[in-house]
Parts: sequence; structure tokens; C-alpha cells
Amino acid sequence: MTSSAKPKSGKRFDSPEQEAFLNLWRTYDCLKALEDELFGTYQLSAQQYNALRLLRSVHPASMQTLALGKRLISRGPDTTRMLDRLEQRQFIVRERRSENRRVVEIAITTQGLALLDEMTKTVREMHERQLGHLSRTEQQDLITLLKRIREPHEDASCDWLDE
Amino acid sequence: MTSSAKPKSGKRFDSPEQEAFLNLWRTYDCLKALEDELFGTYQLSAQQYNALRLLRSVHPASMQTLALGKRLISRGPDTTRMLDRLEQRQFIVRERRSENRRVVEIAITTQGLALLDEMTKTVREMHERQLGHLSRTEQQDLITLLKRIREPHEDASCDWLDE
DNA sequence: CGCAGACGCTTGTCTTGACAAGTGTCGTCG
DNA sequence: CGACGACACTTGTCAAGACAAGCGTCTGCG
Repeated sequence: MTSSAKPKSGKRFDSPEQEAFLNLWRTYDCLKALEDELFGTYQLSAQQYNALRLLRSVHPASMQTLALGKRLISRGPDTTRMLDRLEQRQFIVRERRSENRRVVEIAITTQGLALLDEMTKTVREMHERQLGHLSRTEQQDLITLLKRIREPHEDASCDWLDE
Repeated sequence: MTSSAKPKSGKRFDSPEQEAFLNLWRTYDCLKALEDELFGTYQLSAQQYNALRLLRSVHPASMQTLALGKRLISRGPDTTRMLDRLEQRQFIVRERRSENRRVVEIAITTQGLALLDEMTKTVREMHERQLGHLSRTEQQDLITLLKRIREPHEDASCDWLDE
């Protein structure tokens, strides 16, 4: 009934853009598997690790929940629950200050810092396994390309504040 | 207590590999948002769309559940439930053949093909928005780099059969 | 001083994906 | 030809993410 006479197996991709995106997806998923494997041994998600790293970068100061959430990849209201889990394991502390009781200040604890220290070596090794086989030039080219991809989208929902 | 005298805010990344990976993650997430937005209007997930595309590529033949699952990004036993949803909406049919009652053959239906046809234009436009601002050369470079990244990992869990 | 509205976070609920165990079917070997 | 193991899929259960509504707190305006 539809245009069933079209070539079905001529090409695998409808457009070069699609091919590029599917490759990006596949590659991300591939590297993410390595990441998850490592973080799994620490009972941590990649997002949680990033949150801790971010908190360390401002230590001994603190960050507000929303500001922290914005800097992570997944925007959204799930920051609260992720922080719940980190607080429960005492890697962070939350504090409502009297000066402004609306916001919650998040800070990394000594235990959180210790965890990051403990992970440093294995995380670096994992990244080495992920991308170490690329030359520095290739890595730079990749980063440049990826940034160029995001350029027209940053204004929308993809504003990354980590740089 | 820990090595708390280390430079905290000297650099944002622990290694070039980490910078590359975080850029990859961020970029994927950014493009995925555009994708989800589009597929959302069709009440479809990206995985489901890929499954339908894959089934179209072998139409009018069929595929086995496991083979289909392997070709998608997320490996795993959740293929069944994803297919449940597609079957419920009559985009695919499942059939147990008498010759081998262990396997389930999946085939796309006329309605599934019609849905893909209906989506073709908007999907192409979305990909154009995602990556259209890159030159053909940049797109090719990107694809080459991404494939090179996956190279040493393909043997493990990242064997992509779509090519 | 009090109230409306905005802000920041939390909670509820649903869908989606991950991991493990279970069910039915086939090949094989005694 | 009957039992055992392997295979392909399904089901159960749980954690993680998405979306929307709710709660407490602050600001501004009459």
C-alpha cells in the first residue's frame, strides 16, 4: 500500500547525518559500558561521580542543588534523589542556611574526597582503555569536532557550564 | 586527611581522555534531546525506531528476537518488552514457526512500514538540525574517528552488526 | 504589615532499562 | 525413545530517569 517499491537494502543509512549520529550513539554506548563497569564496583553512577568531582572543584565552598544539577549532563529534578543517595553514604552534606532558607547548599565531605582519591587511579586507567589508543592529535580533533557539533545547540537546552 | 593539598581548580579534567569522553557524553546527550523530542511526538523511543528500521531492511523476511536485540544499541533481555509494545500497536507481528518452536520470528507490518514512511521527512530534518551545520568532510572525519575509537572494543560487548 | 507571586527544592507517579530466575523447545546420547 | 543439557525467549523484581504537582521560603507591592 505504501511506497513498497522503494529500495530496501540499498543503503543502511538515510543520510550522512544519520550515519554520523548512529556512530556517535554506538560509540558513546560502547565507552559508557566500560565506565559503568568501573563505577559499578564502587556502587556509584557516572552522574554521581561527576557530581562529586564538581563538588571537589569548589571545595571547601559549596554549591546549590540547582546549580549543581545544571552542570551535570542530565538536567532535571532528579538531582534531589541522586544527592539523597550520596548523603546517605555520607559523601556529601546538605545545609539550609538561615540567610536564605530556600536554597540547599551541598558540600563534599572528607569521606567523599577520600573516595575520589581512591578512585583516581582506576578511573584514569579506564579512560586510558577507552581512548588511550588515539593520538593526542586525534583526541584534540575529536574534541574540536564535538564542540562544533554542540555550538548551535548550546543556547537551547545544552548549555554546559563546566568550561 | 587525604592529600588535601593537591591543586583543586587547576584543571577541570584529569586527563585528555577524560575531556574527550565527557565531550562525547555531553554531545550525545545534546543530540539525543533533539531525537527524543521528535520521536516523542510519535510515542516511539529511539530504540523502537531503530528496531523498525532494521526490520524494514530485511522486509519481507523476518528476524529472530535475539538477532534483532544484538543489532540494537542496548544489548540485553529487554528486547521482549520493547517488542511487546510494538506488537500491541500492530507495527510488528510475532510468529512461532512449527519448524523451530523455540525462536520467535519478527516481521514489520504494513502499518509499521507506513509509520516509517510517515516519519522519513521529519527524521531527516531532525538529523539535519543535529549535524547539518558540519561539512561533509567534518562528518566523514567524525565517523572515521568514532570508528577508530570503537576498534579495540568491538570484540568485547560492542560488536555492531549493522555494517 | 499582609498577601500574591516567584523561586528552589521535594515528593508522587509512571515509564524505561538492568539483572536474575523461570518456562518451553530442541538436539543428543545412552 | 526417554532423560539431560543447551538454547531462545519470557517473566519477576528492582533501581534509575522523566514529568508534573506540591511544599516551604523569599521578594515586592499595596
